[in-house]
Amino acid sequence: MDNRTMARLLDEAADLMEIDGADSFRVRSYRRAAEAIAQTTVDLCTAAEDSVRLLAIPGIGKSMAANVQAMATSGSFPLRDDLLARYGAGVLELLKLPGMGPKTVALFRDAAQITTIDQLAEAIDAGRLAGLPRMGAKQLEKLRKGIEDYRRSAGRIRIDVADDEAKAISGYLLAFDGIDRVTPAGSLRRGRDTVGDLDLLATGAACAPGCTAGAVEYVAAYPGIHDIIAKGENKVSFHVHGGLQVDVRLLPTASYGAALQYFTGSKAHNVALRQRALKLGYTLNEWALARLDDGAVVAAASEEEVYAALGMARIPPEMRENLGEIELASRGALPRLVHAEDLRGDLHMHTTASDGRNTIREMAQAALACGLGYIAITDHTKALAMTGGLDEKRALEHIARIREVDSEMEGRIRIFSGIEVDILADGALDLDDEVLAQMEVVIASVHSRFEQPQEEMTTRVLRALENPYVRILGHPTGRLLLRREPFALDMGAVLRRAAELGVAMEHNAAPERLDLCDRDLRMAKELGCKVVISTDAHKTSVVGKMEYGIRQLRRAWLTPDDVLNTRNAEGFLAGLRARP
DNA sequence: GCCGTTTTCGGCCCGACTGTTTTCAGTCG
Repeated sequence: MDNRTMARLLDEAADLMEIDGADSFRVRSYRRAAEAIAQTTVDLCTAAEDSVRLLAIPGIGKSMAANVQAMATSGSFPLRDDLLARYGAGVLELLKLPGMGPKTVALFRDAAQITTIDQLAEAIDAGRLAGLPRMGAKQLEKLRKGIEDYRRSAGRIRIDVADDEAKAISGYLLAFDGIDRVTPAGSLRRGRDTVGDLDLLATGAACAPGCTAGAVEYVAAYPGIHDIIAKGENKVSFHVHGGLQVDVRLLPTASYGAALQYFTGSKAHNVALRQRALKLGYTLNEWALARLDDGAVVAAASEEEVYAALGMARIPPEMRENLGEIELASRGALPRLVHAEDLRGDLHMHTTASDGRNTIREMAQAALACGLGYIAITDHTKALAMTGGLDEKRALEHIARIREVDSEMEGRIRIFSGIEVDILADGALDLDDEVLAQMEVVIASVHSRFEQPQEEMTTRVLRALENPYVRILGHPTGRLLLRREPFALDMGAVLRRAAELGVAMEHNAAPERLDLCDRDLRMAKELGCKVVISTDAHKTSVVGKMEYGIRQLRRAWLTPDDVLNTRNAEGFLAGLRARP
């Protein structure tokens, strides 16, 4: 059992304890332990016998060490088993619905014997919940919609999770003598923010036609397999334990390019490409691009060859959605898309002053280590009390510290003083303008994520944009991938006004957010709204890690010119809204 | 349940917001 799984089990236990009405501090200690276990570099499964090493981890005491040992040997621990037996696994899923917390789960269970999402949906439709305390029409409608959204996202997983899974399986496959290349295709390769299933292409001598038997058996023996869906000569399909479907395809090296092109898609892009092939007298399939008349192969080994034979440059996978990219490519007019190496600054990060784990200096050094030229320290403000958000006085003291560290860095990296100020329900900011005036980078973000009619939410954000000190709108849609639909926000209106005022739009690159979808970003580009990308780093290990977020920018055809933090420090500041 | 001591029990993240409340419970970040 790996650390991530252990952390998940502890977190589940914490959820169940809350439903059970356990002491909140005891619950928190389980959450802290889960976090510590997820973060530590010690492999706890192998270290489980060594109590000294376990107890050395902050947040792990005697009881938690016993839980870890139980998990390492039996896959669970008594407290979790007991609670799970009492409440059922369905309640953990119920908690994922927006507006559902432990108290409501307990209420539904006790008053209406509801322990699964299906039962809840049925009870709402049957009107069985009306009359329960705090369950008015609005609340029930919110839950009904929450179930709808949840069901829509079920079966998809985040790109970073898919990527980790792909890497693990690739590592396994590459260990087989005769498989020498494994490439993810499908929506993972196209950079979609979520992935429905995983397509992996493997080539090498053991994948040649007629001699795949050994490789097929090897694939089917992958230890992470939960169940095998299909096993043929060229393809093995299975579910891994997390439920994700994986298709591994074994291909002759000679067809690698054609297959990669074919399985990367998208469907619409491939249809358009095949039409074009036909016009040129070719036929295109997963094996090759071949002449219609005599079947002679024109191109197959690499994507470059295939696209070149069709009269165009290789189109970046992120662009392959049949939105005009084929036309551009055949005119030789493909844009030079932004990529991770273009970024020169990270401008949204937190420190120990609020809810970050590291100091200003540590964040700066981490940024320096990954080659960035500048950062902005943007801690939370007081409205986010749980983060230890800054009030006016502390914010000013914080600026002073930031300036100190900035000068200590002696120009090796610039540290801008900043703040992530909270947009309150009426659109006001929760920090005085006089303090904001001292900041180089003011990010205004909505943090209270409650259902609000689109009009009100938009008004709220638009009013915040009018504050002359606001230079960036932080994570504007506020979505958490797979957990909640984006804010009901009129993005068109917000982007238009932001463009007029010169306020930049943040694309939060944390893989659980990736909050602007490609459509939002395309609209931003069309309207001339500036875009910045940031990690929202709360610890040094994620500083500068923007590769997943970059994929959305590329999907929206953004070039380095469209993204403010591809510029150097001076250029970046100059590109932000002018200060009063 | 963990931690740190004032060594053996007390402290541990709290303010904004919503809905259904006529004074506040529950959720969220």
